[in-house]
Amino acid sequence: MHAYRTHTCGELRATDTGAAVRLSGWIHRKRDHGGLVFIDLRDHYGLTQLVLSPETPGFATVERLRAESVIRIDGEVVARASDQVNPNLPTGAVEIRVRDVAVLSEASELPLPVFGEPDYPEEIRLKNRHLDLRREGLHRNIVLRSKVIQSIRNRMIGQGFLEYQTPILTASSPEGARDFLVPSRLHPTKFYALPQAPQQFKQLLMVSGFDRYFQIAPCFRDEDLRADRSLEFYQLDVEMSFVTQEDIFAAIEPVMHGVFEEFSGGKPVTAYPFPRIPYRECMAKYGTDKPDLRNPLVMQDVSDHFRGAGFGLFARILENPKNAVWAIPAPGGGSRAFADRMNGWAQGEGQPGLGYIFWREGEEGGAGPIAKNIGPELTDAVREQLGLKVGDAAFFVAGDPKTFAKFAGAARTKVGTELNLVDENRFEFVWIVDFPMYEMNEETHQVDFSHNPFSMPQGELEALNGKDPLDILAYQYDIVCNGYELCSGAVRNHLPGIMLRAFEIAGYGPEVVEEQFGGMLNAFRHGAPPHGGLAPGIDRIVMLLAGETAIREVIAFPLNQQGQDLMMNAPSPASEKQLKELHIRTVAPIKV
RNA sequence: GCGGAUGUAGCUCAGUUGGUUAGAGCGCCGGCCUGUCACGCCGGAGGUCGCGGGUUCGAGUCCCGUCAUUCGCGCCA
Repeated sequence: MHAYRTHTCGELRATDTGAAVRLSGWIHRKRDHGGLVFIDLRDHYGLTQLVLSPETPGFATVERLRAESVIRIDGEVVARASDQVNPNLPTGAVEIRVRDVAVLSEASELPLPVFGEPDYPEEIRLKNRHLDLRREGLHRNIVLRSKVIQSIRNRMIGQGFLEYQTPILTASSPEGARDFLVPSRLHPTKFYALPQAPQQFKQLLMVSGFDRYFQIAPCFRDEDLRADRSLEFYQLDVEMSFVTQEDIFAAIEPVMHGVFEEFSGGKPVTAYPFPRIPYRECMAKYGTDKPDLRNPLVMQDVSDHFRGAGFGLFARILENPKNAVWAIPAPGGGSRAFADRMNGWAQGEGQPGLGYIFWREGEEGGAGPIAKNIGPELTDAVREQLGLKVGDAAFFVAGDPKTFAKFAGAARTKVGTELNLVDENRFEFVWIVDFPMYEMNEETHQVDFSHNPFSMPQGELEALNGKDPLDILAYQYDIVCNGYELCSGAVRNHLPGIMLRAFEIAGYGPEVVEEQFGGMLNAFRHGAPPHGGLAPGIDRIVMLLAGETAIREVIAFPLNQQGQDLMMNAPSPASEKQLKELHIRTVAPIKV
């Protein structure tokens, strides 16, 4: 007989009745009746009920053991009487009449209960992750993650992609996020950087003549954390040669759609080709570049109705030509109570308030101070433009759209959520396309790359030389699902001439580009295929599929929001010896 | 760096208008229990009310500061 088990704890059925079996696992739950003890024995695969009576060898031992102790038992599979069957357990038709017990590992008192999985403070969960991971929900999430990744691999390989590895110790890259630096012992005073993404390597693989690359790639960014963002994360990194944007979309859509269909638990998933929204249209309609399309609300520019009209505040704001008034329709929100609630919410967001009109039965025009000021005719015009009726409301934000778009988008989300307009049980995919190549840095008043400096500008060199940089679009795109940015990518700029010009516009001279990206630039001079790709975030995909709102719930050993590993105690000070070898001296920050 | 929320037993929480000895459930410890599957019943231990200061005859409760946790903003091509 095997040293530990003949079956797993999720395996035995009524058909196994009479079999002599050996099981090992954790004591999940103990129900001690004095003259009879029931134990739910748990392993990765499930639960099986054990029964022990005082005559059973090991009865006294088991009675003393705490939950989560690990035991091995020998016994006989017994069919339960019909009134004793537990329909909630796959193994609920049987139980094990125990004949012998061996204690493999005794558990002391637990800092975190496994059974019942009540809400527990994140700090305790992270410090005792081995216990947290035994709990059903988290355990299931990690298994799901494994299955999702395997499914992604299969789908990519099925489409002719090959998986390649790229370095973890690499060079710092000046744009983008802060790098994690690793000191070099062999080269004192010099540092490696951990990759923010394998961006340059995957492009170099294309230049090296490989065609369809993918990798489940670890990425590192030293920025502050969020619920959906950690210091380290995994991307499905993808790159393809001799492709247009259309080819890239066509390659990834079946993968994303397929994975979501496979693991969505029956929730509908957007059919592909996914809808596409240009960045600028997206900002105007949703106030964000990652809109949740489960929310049906679409904002509109209603400036024309307010220009020179009786509502002085908006009329004055609109005297500045770059300003506008946007409306958020609120079908079914036509009550003073709701308008006041939204206004209160806006003030809680640090805004002066939220203008509104609402329409009630038997009232000419609309209600609220704005309606009174602009009069019934303009109020009706606003209502008609927004397609609203009596019983509805509209909310207004006014000013420079660049500044208020984010708040307007938050208001759209709030209205949709409050009025129950968001269908939670769907996965809504959308491509956001045509991102601008450049944006104005409001601090330095200089033109800056808005996203990836390696993207091909639409119109190529001609556009770079002829257009206002802020009007140049890039072959740059995101996939958004339910309000989460799941993926971003681009058709790359593979032509050194265009690249140098693109960097020049952002204020980087050729010597800087040669120094920072010399390796890649040089490669492009030896014959480079047009290429492009993208990189969906693995953690966020699994998070959405698991129905979670924090990536920590789909990572086995995550960092907390302060970027600490509470189990391994990282980061921690380096020893004197280590620092000396690295020729590094640390300086503690000065407290002011 | 900034803002919101939270902080009472190991955990989840209650604690009235500022008033006498700060409670419950779960967990833990002890006892009883032969059909439970959130087993049940009886008993017990366990508290610097995050910390510091202030107001008051009196502070878990009010005020100020601070720390921690968490969510967000900035940041994240």
